[in-house]
Amino acid sequence: MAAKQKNRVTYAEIAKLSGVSEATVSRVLNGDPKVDADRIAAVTKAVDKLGYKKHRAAAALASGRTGLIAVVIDDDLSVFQDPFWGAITNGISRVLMDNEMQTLLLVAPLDDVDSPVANYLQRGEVDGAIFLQLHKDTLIKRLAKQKLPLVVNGTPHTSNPFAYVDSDNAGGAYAAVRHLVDTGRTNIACITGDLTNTAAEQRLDGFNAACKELGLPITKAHVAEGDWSREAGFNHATKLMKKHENLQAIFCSNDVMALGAITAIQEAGKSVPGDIAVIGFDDSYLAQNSHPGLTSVRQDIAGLGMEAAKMILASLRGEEVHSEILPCELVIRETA
Amino acid sequence: MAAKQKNRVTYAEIAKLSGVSEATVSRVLNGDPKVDADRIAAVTKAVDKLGYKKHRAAAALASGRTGLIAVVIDDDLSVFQDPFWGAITNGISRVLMDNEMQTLLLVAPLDDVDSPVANYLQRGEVDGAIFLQLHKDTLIKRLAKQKLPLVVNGTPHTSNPFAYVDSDNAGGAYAAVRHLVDTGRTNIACITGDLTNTAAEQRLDGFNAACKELGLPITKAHVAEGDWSREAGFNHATKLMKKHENLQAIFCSNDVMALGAITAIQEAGKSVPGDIAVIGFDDSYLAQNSHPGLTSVRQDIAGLGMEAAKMILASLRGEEVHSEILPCELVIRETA
DNA sequence: CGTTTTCGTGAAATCGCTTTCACGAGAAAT
DNA sequence: ATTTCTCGTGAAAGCGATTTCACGAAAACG
Repeated sequence: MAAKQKNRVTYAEIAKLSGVSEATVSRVLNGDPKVDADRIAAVTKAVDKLGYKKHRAAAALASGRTGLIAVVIDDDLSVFQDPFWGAITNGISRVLMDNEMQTLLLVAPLDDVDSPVANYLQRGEVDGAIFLQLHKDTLIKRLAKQKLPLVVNGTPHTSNPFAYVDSDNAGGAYAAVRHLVDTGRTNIACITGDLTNTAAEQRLDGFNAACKELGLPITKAHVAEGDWSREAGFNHATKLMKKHENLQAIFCSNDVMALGAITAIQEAGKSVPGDIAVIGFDDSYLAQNSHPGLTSVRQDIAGLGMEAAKMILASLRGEEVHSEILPCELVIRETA
Repeated sequence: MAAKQKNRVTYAEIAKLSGVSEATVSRVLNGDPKVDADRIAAVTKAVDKLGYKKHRAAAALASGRTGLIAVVIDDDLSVFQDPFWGAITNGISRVLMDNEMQTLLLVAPLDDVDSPVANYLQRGEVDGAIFLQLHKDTLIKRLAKQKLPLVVNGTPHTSNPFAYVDSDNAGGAYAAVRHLVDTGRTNIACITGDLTNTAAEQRLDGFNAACKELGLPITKAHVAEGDWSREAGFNHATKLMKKHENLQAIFCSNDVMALGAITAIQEAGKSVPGDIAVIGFDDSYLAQNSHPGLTSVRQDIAGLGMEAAKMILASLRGEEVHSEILPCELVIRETA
């Protein structure tokens, strides 16, 4: 038998106080439209008076809906240090709470389709799931087949019909290049992230599109594939400067590489932004606290989270959901 | 009636297959010690064979235990950008999952004792709670009174009997000073964080203790109270350099201020660490990616999370829990 | 004005697990 | 040998919601 909670208010009391049946109490509390207005009022009043709060476990057992949305983080690597996921989870949590739903955090390696997390998700212990940092599509394909509402953060590799949220990476890169051109530089290089990553790819696409559209004489020799690391930024910047005598700017796919590039430029005896301008991506802590202040493309990370949560909620309501692309904003500081 | 999950395995099936009662199945699955070994074996076998997984909502309803631990983040400020809480939550989640518990994330302003979060916690929807970034003790006092197992991250202001986890802030500061002395500097200044914060206070305590113990001629004029910001680091460093002609080092209570201080030093025409050494605290992304690389005191953030989770679990088992202080480690890079 | 629908409502049956309680068998005590 | 304790076990009563189902009244129909 249950460990009795100290005098918990139940439907029984509400029903008695408001003179209706428990069934009707349930209907009112779940917003069933076809209940007499008087009764709704009576129940609502009783609920207020008694300070009733629904017992989620009981509701979950009876209805099969847990009121929980899983936020799944594939913890195979850098999760520990990246402020990104904190911000996005925050956004998610906020929206869910406003809708009486809770955020269940699942941090674990997702490689195994039979991992505890995978099992958990498949067992209906949550009403939906939001995936951050997805590396493989296998698991979510399976979950989608089981009709678990899903939203993925970041553009998936495959063109599967997963709903996803993402920043307008291409647009952000475009804006960066446009700003460089606006401020008079035309000889611009690009250090990309790991190109197996869709975000890196999109940022490069944006860079290329801008170059083409703005008529810049940019060749493949202006693009170097990095791996998001400071060292990659440093090394590629060094090479690029050698390759292109009058290089005027470098657009980097993240802030860390941008800082590496800046160091390289300075060590080569040139100035930033005087000789070579640098723009990063993410507008991270790093960009905000570097010296000189790093011009960077900001993503609305919390916004991504909020959007993802809204999509899950819509999906729960049975609505068709569409992927969302959120705009990026160029934050101009000192390096460009 | 419940929305029937597709053929969910229940106790009834296990009981039938293993030839015992449902009550015994429950006992076995909950580790009741006084069940006959043969029966345990039979049940275990049946569970494996059927691939049974416990329905948490049902268990929660019957037992009053939800299997959920809340991680409460007082979201009144910088949570969005701080990588700290991601790391700590990660550590928590990891330990909880290993113990069949789940992490429920609650992000909301905690000022109001009647906020949704507060209500939620008081209603027994979770088995325990871990508080990150606590600003006021009011709420947790109340929760503690209700016997909700609690762990707080960071040393509480009041000397209330809350179990908490924290880094050895004083020890970290001490190690920083010791390193400075070991490398020949004796004229050392300190830029603290906001001193209403216990971590800032402890770091200052460590600094003072080290100075005293190592016999340094440090006065109050060597200490400046900052507010964790880059600007504070910059401004205080500037003033400190003016005040102390042959200042040899500055210990800052976080990395951001350290970076500000470095900028100030360089702009004053001095070199780091040649003229003045700088040490930060946190060993954040910033420290790792700055140029020159920032020497900083590292906290074991994930460790704090794991420790907090273990404490909650112990508390759930009815054990007496003791606060934990985790050691810090000085990470030596280029600035000191 | 009789008949068929529609519609709101309450009684009652779950949802799947936990826990109390009583019972019988063997151990221990007398 | 009889009585008292232990101890493991199963039957059954919940935990607190949701939802089906049937029923009576009102609305719509012919």
